[in-house]
Amino acid sequence: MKQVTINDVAKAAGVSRQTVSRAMNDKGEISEETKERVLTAVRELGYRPNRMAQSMVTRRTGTVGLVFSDILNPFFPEVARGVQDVAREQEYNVFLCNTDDDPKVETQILQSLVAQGVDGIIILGSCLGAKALLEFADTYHPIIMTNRFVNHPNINQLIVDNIRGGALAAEHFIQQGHTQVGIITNENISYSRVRRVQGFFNTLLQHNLPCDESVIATGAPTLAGGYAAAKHLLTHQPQLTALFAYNDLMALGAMRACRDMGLDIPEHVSIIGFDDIHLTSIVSPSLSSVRVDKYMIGTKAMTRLLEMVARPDTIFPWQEMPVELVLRESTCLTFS
Amino acid sequence: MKQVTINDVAKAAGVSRQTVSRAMNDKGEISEETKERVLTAVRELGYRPNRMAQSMVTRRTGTVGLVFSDILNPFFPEVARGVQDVAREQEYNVFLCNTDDDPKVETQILQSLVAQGVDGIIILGSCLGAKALLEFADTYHPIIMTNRFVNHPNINQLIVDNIRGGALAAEHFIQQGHTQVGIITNENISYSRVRRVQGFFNTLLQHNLPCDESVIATGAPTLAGGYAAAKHLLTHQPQLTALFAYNDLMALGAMRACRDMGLDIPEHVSIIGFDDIHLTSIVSPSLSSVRVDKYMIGTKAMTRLLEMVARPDTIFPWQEMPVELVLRESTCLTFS
DNA sequence: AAATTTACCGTGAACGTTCACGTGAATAAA
DNA sequence: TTTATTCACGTGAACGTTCACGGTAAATTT
Repeated sequence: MKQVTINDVAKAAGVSRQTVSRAMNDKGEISEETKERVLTAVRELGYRPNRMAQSMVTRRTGTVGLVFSDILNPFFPEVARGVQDVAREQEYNVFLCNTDDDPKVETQILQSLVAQGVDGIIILGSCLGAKALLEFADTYHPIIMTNRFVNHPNINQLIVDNIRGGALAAEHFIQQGHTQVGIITNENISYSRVRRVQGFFNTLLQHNLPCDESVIATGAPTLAGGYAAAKHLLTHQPQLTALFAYNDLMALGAMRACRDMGLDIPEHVSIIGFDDIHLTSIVSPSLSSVRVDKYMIGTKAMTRLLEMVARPDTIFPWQEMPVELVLRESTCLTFS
Repeated sequence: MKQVTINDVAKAAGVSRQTVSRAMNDKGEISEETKERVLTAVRELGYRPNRMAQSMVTRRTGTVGLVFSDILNPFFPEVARGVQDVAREQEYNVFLCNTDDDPKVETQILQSLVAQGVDGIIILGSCLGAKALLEFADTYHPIIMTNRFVNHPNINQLIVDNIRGGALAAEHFIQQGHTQVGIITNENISYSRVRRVQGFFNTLLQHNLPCDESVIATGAPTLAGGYAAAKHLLTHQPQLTALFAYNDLMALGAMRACRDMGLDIPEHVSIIGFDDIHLTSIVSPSLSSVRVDKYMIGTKAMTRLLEMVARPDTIFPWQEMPVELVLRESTCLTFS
């Protein structure tokens, strides 16, 4: 049960601590012969360097924090998987933390991660204000943020092309002949919410279609939120024949609402979601959605974060994630 | 950017390191007056104790590892959420790790977590052999394992009542008049797989219903695996009118297979899954499933783990998680 | 008044590693 | 031969905490 330390190995191999350290991290300045001797001693004793002790002096812990609203939203596990896979390759470990979209919780979590000594933090869609984020960035480096544009040298952004996503949805509705379209969206006025609605509305305007606040309904970005918002919207605006949802969960909630209201999909109402989580192709009717490569968000974020750790003084450009519209049964009668 | 250390606080408050430490961890031996003085200094300087340094001497990192096959299986996020919520309450942080059911990966991950210095490890359904697990437990403490019975003082078990789960499914099929029932299950012969099948078969036998290897089809515990297994099974055993699946993902895959084969659910084939993930009530037809409280698995596991951390020499009894059958459209015509 | 206790607070050591040096021997250059 | 240079390795310090002591003054007891 007693830990094997570097001194035990040194004694066993008949060398000094430093030589053992050299053998392990092969930084040179050591002969092949003694290196072999040390490494066999390492193997025999089952020595593994103590990370806390290493961290103490190197100021690196080999850990990062991944912060998001709720792991139960299938969007996040997909991103997390990307982060984790890159992390494991580089012998990094990652803390996952839920904020429940509560600013108080998020700040507490960030503090906790900093105290923990993580080498960097990835925040997927922060719910903090710009001021709080800038303040935090002043004291901590490096940070990756998605769907949030906070201009600070310690923060690197990964932005989904939300505007184009909204535009793609609108274009498809228009092309299908819809003229009365509505939006179901997050009540939190986030960066991505604004852009998605903006892209959608702009495209409608370009085609001289009516759109104003009255066709927007809001709710929590969840199944229940989407259900309630859709029910409310379709009750008060029964002329609508197409809905664009902030994310897939809300879209699925909307689908359920339609079913409960006796509205067929897509015969009476067409629906397009956002994110294209795995669920979209499982439900029936399957859900059209604006796809974004979630796994790649994860890998890109983590890769970039590690670059920032390795080169602390470099300022990296922000990156954009493309989107694409995936059509399924919820928008198209002739779809299999 | 420079870290505020305990010495800075000590200097600012005009006391020694130790007194600052006493003020923070209020262990007594300090007057209210100086405590106040120290704490205001702490606040003014924004001091937060460095966890690595603390860990160095206390041998506690305030971190635990949560290991499972794949975060993309919705079962695990639900459990993880329970673990994380308890963790946050106790100011713990948790590493999430995917093994992809690969023993090599799992051992590597466990090693990495130990080196990281986690205070404990929760393994949800290990894919390692008993020998490897015992060996690992010999060198590490404490460990929580679900659905795996490895008898070792360092390991505490949390076991789902798999046998009863299988029995409940069988009972319901029998009650509905089915006489030709099949099983779709994991190809890995895990603890839970054996028990679920066992509970199911035993109940069939008690009612003198036919059951043998020929009505078992295996595949990966995923959508695709369930799809393939169901297609194979229903092709070769077309008399089957009911399927019991190892987990919900396989069940959903089976539903899709039925649809592709022109079989209606539940008119031609009834299906029961396992786990009762959130998805079951979203799909259409909704899926009957053996429910287990996943969130509670997480909270129980983490709570127990912390108990083990606090009282290293105590041996705790294993715990059982009850199951219940939730009926939905996939097994019942008259269900709304 | 002397002795003992109590309440606070400070000091050196330790945790296990790496970094910046220092050292001595062998080799190469003068 | 003498002086540099290189190579291989060792030594003290440092990272920021907490632990086990030790010490001093005031309060209490004898």
